[in-house]
Formats: sequence, C-alpha cells, structure tokens
Amino acid sequence: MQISRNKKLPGINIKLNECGLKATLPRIKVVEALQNSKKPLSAAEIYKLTKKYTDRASIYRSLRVFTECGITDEINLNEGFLRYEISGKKHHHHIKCDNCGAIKCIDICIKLDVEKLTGYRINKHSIEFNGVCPNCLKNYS
Amino acid sequence: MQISRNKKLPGINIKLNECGLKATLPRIKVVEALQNSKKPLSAAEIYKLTKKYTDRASIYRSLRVFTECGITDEINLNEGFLRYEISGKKHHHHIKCDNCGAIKCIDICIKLDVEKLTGYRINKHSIEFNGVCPNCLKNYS
DNA sequence: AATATAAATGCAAATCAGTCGCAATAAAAA
DNA sequence: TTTTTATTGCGACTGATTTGCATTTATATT
Ligand SMILES: [Mn+2]
Ligand SMILES: [Mn+2]
Ligand SMILES: [Zn+2]
Ligand SMILES: [Zn+2]
Repeated sequence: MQISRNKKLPGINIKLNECGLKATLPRIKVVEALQNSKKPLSAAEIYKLTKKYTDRASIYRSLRVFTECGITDEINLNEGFLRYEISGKKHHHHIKCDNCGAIKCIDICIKLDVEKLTGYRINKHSIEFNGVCPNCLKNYS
Repeated sequence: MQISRNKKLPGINIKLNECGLKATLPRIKVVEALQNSKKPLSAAEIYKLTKKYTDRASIYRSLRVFTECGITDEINLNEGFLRYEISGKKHHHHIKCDNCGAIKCIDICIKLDVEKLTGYRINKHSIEFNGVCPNCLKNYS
C-alpha cells in the first residue's frame, strides 16, 4: 500500500520507531482511529474504520504490539471482546452504561492495595463496571 | 439419562426448584463439580468432570441460568474463557498467579465507592488480578 | 401410579473473536 | 539504490460459546 505523501504525523512515526516498530500505514491508521475516538474501540470497530488500509489480522497484531509497548491499553468490559484506547497519562478504569452504551473513565484503582494485601507482584489487572448511568436512570425509570 | 436413585442431595434440588429450575442430573452434576472444586472452574473443566452425564451446550446453558439465579458467580481472569464458582456467602474477587496457576479469593471491592463516585446503578462488575504469588516470588527470583 | 406439559437435553451446525503460516511487500538500514 | 528484515494480506484455523431442533425428562395433574 502506497503511503500518499504522508509528511504529517511525525509524532506517531517517531513514537512507533522509539518502540522498535516500523511506522507502516496500517499501524498509523489504527493509531489515528483510536486517537479520533471518544471511547475505547474494539478490533472490529477499528476494522470498520480502517479496512481500506489494512486487514483484521494486522489490526490484531498491531493492537497486541501496541499494548506490549504501552502505546495502547487493553480494556475488558466483559463484552466478549476487548477494547483498546491510547494509553493516557493517567492510569484509570472504566464503567459502561448498559442502556446508552457510553463508556466513562473512572480515576479509581486498588492495584496497590491488593499488592499490599496479598503480597503478589501484580502484572495485570482489570477493574471494570457495567450499569446504568445517571442520565439514563433519570430518563427511563 | 436415568437418575440412579439419587435420593441424596435434596439441598441442591430444592435450591434449583426455588429458582424455578428443574433439578436435572446434568445440572446436579455441574453443581457438584463446582462444590467439590477448590478453585473456580471453566466450562471445559466442568465438561471433563461431568461428560458422562451431559454435554457442552447444556453445561453452558446451566452456567448461564445458574449465574442469572445467583447460584454461581462468573469470573473473568482474562484467560480467554470464563470461570464459575458457587456463589458464596460473601462477595469477593480473585487474583491468579501466572506462575503456579493458583487462584486466590480476595475480600476487597470498590463497587459501592464507584456507585457513589459516578452515580451509576451498577449491575455487574469485574475486579480481577494476575501476577506472581509470594511463594513463587520467593522460589523463582 | 399413569398422563400431560413445559422445560431441558443432546447433537450437530453455526458463530465469533482471535491466531497462524506463508508468500509478497514495504520500511529502514547500509 | 540496494539490501535486510519487519510487516502485511490472505485464507485457513482454533477455541469458546451459541443456536435450532427433535427427543427426553422433571414435575404438576389426574
Ligand atoms: Mn479510558
Ligand atoms: Mn472465589
Ligand atoms: Zn488500575
Ligand atoms: Zn465486587
């Protein structure tokens, strides 16, 4: 796939190269899709947005290596698939409204407490909530 | 499948009936497998233990309805499949050692804090950890 | 105890997220 | 510009879970 004189976005290219990754068009399109999204995206959603530039296997490979490098975070909202978002400055978790589908970030975590409590060295954790948001509670009940 | 004069275990039968469920042999065998297990089981593990009495589809159907009724709890340790345990007296979460595979229950939860913080009515939540347990930390590093 | 009926089962086929092998391609290094 | 090596795109594949449907079984009823 021919990169259409893409002289913009040196930021992404540099970040990819810093991680030892080639800055390919498929990868750039995945990063862009995530950056332009207001909520974490699933691989299927990313594919819908970028199918002109890549295929499903490459998206999964990109997301895996991005997450390993800390470029993205993986989010498990018990939907039967994973979501991804650009790894922000601040560690956080999520809550999804089962009614309107909105996904909100929440600045709360108990990783350190659990490490202290259990003596484990925690490699990975997932703290995710599903419910009905205040707005939907108001309107439909 | 013929129930082999199973006059024991009226407790399970009663609990199933209370939930509006028929106390079938396949269901009883699934409950027994979970009761006899020291750790939460996956559908595949339950199948291995009960294949003489049921099949995969029925196990999945049982686990779903059990979880809906509150007979079992669903646990997502990011393993690519779900685990189930008999719903205990006390609400809790889990941590799995990536080295030895042990799954430990932890009595810590922030559901109420998150409800207070966000105003959501939380229907479902999942708070799960992966890491290396103190014992494995000692032995292998 | 025999019958009716609605729920649950077993089986095979389907679905769905995610992975893999491999030849072709493109980014980065030389 | 050429070489090197990572990455891609494709299709086939896996593993978990679901579904349709004809048959069986638990329970309520007589
Ligand atoms: Mn977020
Ligand atoms: Mn437990
Ligand atoms: Zn956290
Ligand atoms: Zn909890």
